[in-house]
Amino acid sequence: MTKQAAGAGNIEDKLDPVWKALSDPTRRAILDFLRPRSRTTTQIVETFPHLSRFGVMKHLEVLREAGLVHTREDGRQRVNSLNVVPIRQIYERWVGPYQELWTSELLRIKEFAELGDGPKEKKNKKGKS
Amino acid sequence: MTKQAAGAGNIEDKLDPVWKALSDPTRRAILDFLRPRSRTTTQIVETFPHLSRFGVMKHLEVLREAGLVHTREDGRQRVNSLNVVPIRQIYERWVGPYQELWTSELLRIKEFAELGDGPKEKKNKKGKS
DNA sequence: TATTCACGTTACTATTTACTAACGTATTGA
DNA sequence: TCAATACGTTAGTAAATAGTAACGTGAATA
Repeated sequence: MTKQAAGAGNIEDKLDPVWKALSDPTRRAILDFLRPRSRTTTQIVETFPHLSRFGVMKHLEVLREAGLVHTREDGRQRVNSLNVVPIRQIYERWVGPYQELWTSELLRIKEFAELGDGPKEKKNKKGKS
Repeated sequence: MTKQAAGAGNIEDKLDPVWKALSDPTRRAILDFLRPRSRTTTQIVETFPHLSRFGVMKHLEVLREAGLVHTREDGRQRVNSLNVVPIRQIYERWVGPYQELWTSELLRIKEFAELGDGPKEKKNKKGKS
């Protein structure tokens, strides 16, 4: 797994915490909550009654390690704000390259309906000689 | 938790398996492997030697439930192909709305440096007297 | 028909993750 | 100083997840 880090693995490695952070619906809800404006930790706790304060802080820690949330100290309050840079990186590294497939989606559907792999003559080109 | 599904919860609910599927680096590598062309299950197994066949199938199942991979039967072979529609949905529901923040990022940085929340709150000094 | 091969499943284990509860720390303001 | 508040941590537990190992199923081919 670390062997294939020579190509785009490095980027993958850096974006992995971001993917992990975004995989949880509660964390995505917190991000949505932080989108209009920054919020203190207590404000977040009050907004999600089904979570304990510790649950919120744990999620915030994950989001912070992913770089999706910045926290600023203000007296005894912590102001959490959204950082969209990792989301943009995900877009650039993942959505962008796949976006070209959206345009050629019909070709793929056609390929899928016919053979799914390619012309039959090069069927066992890989695997064994 | 299901109570707040009235707003954007429905879309979140549908996209949740997609996020979960994308949160694993191995599954993202499989998607990258399927991007140029469709592959049989055995081809995927041979491409990822650090995984057992069952591990690959487990990941494929997650990807299939997320709608990211389609599988077509061809005799005793299963041809797995990439489906980019869920990725596009994630882009539309998440990257798009946040994209407007990228343009106003400087404003947010400025806000963060000054107050972090808004001008209406009083700014207390941090030093201990 | 019998063997090989591609695919899939059942059973089990180790690890990670999410969560609640209770306790501790530091700042604010009377 | 003393109490209230906002934040954070330690401890412990339940659940989800990833993984290996061994076994079963069905199609292609000699």
